[in-house]
Amino acid sequence: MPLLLLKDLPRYECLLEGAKVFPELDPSACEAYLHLLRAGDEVFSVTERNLAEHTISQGRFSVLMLLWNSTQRRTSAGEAVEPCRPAGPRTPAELADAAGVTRATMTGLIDTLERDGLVRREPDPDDRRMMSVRLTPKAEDFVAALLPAHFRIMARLMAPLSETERKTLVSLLTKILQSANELTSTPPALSASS
Amino acid sequence: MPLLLLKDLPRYECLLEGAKVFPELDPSACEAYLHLLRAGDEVFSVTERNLAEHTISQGRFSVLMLLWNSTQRRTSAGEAVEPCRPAGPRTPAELADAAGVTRATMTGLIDTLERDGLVRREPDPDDRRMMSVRLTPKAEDFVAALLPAHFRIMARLMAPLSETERKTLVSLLTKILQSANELTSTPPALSASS
DNA sequence: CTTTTTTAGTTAGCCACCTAACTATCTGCT
DNA sequence: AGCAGATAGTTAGGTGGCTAACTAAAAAAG
Repeated sequence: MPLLLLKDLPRYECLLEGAKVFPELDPSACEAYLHLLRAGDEVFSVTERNLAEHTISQGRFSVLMLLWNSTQRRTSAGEAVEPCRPAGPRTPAELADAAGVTRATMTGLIDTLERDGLVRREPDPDDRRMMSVRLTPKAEDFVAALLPAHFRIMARLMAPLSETERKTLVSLLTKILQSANELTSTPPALSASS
Repeated sequence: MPLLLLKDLPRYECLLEGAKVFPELDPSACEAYLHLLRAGDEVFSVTERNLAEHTISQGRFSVLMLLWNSTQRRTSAGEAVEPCRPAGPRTPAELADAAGVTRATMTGLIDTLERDGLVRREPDPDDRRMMSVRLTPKAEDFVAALLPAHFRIMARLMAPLSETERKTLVSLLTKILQSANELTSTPPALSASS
């Protein structure tokens, strides 16, 4: 449960009320914003609860998935196929980058994964600064056993939406993601108006 | 940044590929799921960054908003109006409930808010187990100064969507929220299929 | 009127996120 | 060759989430 947001979303009339006090308040934008965070949080915590039953956190699971993705690529790379991702992350720095966390955070995650016997750190023979992180066989079994339930949860979450609605949702979310990225890459003009 | 999720979303072909290995993988559901978490995370972190410029976290901000909502209600309650919320939370337990965190977490948040001079704890005269949490004048100014920028961010995030699209988004998210709540309230049937 | 149970809040300890500072190594410039 | 700067990873310390165990007070049971 990452967010900490209002559990009960405000009613639309309240937003209209608020817009009288704050002219900056765009009611429909605010409503969409709150619903997005609320739904994201709830969906997140549903999958998190499932993962927790297998005594693993979202963060550690993401690391396992990234590494597992890499091994899948290697093992099935007899032919020149699988162009899904360029290489597959191996070092802590690559993993941190792929997962969108800092290297310090990744150090901590790998620490606990290694303590639990799911990954191993191996020094890079060429560059002694670097480490290579590898899944243990135990982790591969673990992930393979975990994924079916994980995918079932996703399917159930999205069950009420038709294929068309899913596509619509994805395209709307993509637009929002783009505008968020623009806001991110444009640090100025924050408290000042446009 | 709560999530720790893949920064680059997998391409749809990869999901189709994965569905061959895992029959439980519903590609369009998975795509919608990943986009939802990704967009939610990004939007969250955009607003978080804005709040951080005012040296406050999302969690503390939520607490301030809940309390501020209450005070607004009281001060303008000369007439019998504002039915937006029944009462407005005042005690740590009510705040925790409204914010969707545990009481222990709320204790920590109030601790830091009190340390920063934004709230005060006052003992309840009737029930000596209870505390009443109040905003300081400093906090009221702080929130009032913060909100315009906060609302502007929301408006910019949602700028690419038309009013119709926003309504569509809200209705799709509401459906997902409902199915998430059903999954939450139905603890069994997790790893087992339906 | 005691005793038990429930409730409000806190404390303690874990995890995962962050930033900043540090060590070790490699790279590049002169 | 030798040193400055870049890079990989870790460490240290802070925050905000959690659960579980605790204290104090109120409510319920006898």
